[in-house]
Amino acid sequence: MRERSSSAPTRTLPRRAIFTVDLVLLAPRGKHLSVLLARTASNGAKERWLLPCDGPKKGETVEAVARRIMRSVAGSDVAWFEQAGAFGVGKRHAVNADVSICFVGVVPSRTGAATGFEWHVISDLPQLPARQADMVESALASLRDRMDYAPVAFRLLPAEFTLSELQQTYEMLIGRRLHKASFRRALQAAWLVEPTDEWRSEGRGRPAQLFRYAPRRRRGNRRAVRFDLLGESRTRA
Amino acid sequence: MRERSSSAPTRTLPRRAIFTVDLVLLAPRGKHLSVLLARTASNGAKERWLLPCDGPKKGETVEAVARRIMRSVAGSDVAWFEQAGAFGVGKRHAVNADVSICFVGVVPSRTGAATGFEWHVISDLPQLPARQADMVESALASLRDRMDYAPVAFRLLPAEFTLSELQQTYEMLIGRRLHKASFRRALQAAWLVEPTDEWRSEGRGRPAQLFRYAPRRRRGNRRAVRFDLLGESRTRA
DNA sequence: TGACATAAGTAGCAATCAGCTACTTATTCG
DNA sequence: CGAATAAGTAGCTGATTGCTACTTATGTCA
Repeated sequence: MRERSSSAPTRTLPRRAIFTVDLVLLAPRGKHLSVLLARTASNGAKERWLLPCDGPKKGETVEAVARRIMRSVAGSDVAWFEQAGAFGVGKRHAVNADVSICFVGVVPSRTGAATGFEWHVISDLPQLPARQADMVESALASLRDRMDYAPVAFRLLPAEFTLSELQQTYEMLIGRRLHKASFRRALQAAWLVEPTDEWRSEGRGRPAQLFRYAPRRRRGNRRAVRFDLLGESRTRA
Repeated sequence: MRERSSSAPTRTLPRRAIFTVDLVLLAPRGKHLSVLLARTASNGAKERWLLPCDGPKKGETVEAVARRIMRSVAGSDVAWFEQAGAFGVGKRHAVNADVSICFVGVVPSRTGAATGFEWHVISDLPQLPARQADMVESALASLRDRMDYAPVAFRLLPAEFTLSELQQTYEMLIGRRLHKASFRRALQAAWLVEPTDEWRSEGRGRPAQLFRYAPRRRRGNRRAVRFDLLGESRTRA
């Protein structure tokens, strides 16, 4: 076994290093998700894009930093956000922080972007610094991990919505197609929505009933809806 | 909507702040988990305990810091480790870092501790600084989230083990009792273990067959064992 | 007006899976 | 030998999932 006690970390003041908070802010864009990127000043040179980031003001929690960045770049309509890990040295970071703490957030599609920022569809991103590219991937994984429990989809929709709209929102967030009948059955079982008396006709086809988000306290020990287990649809185009 | 573009974070060099890496290192202790804590120099005053922590050396990734701390305090037998989030200001930290990046790790029970460090059973910890107490809780949650996918339990056991030993290990890591028949059925379905020809007699009772870890590539799209869904046992004392 | 296209919503089967009870088997102890 | 103990198994019940195929309600276009 190695020598161990000579440098027991907490006996002396530990080394310390510098970090920033980086943000992967997502929004629906048609049928896909898009990410908010910052354009760096391009003096005739090729454009470069970065994730929004900043460090804490004095006494600010990392959550507060993330929230502040989100407000400053996209207004205050954050449907959900969460920490998605810290990304260390080894891959170069945009502003040479030793470590970046990554947050994922989701905002409704109508949300605009501050000047200097633009939405990019996730399947077609410009090249990012290596560490930030990792962060985007990890942020998506975090989002999809939480879909079963966090009511993100409902906050991206108006108060009343059709089940098809809800399903499409889930499909976009999860990144997979879902099977119509199973999706509806799972929602019913979890008592997540309640029907209203209204129906909406969307052009051709049968009108859809409107629902609202109404998470009733579950009877017994009903478990969360496991959307990740719901099968893909092969019947929908 | 708020004023937004005047302080777009990435246009100027962002603020930066200081962090450390803190470690929640777990080990089996009888039927419970224990955490490794560092004793601070107590000059006659009351003893205080802290999580092991340190900052990065130049160019070191956060994972490397975590690994280095683990080696220095408990040798090199780490069964599994993973990042468990960054914890910000607002609650005081041991060494006044702005942020602590938390790692969870698990080591086998035989692992000793470096001088100045001691194992404490998780249900009976001494008081820790508020932020570190949060970290312990969060670290446990991270561990239990990953149990379905990471083969932690197998690395805490010798190469050959009985299914009862395996079940006890899972119960300790998950923090819940499991039902014997369901546990075995789930393992079989997932092809995680294979039987050997050996049996071991453990005193009274029928001898147990020995198994080894042998995760065969799954046929079709078999999903991970969802240990979190397996029921509690009421028949075992 | 009526046939067709389109989309919403439903019924229900077959397969799988979890929770549980109750068993059989193999060993030690007295 | 019988009681105690622990390993391992059988199999029922009810819930959940994946899926196909339906019914219902509307718009469109001849």
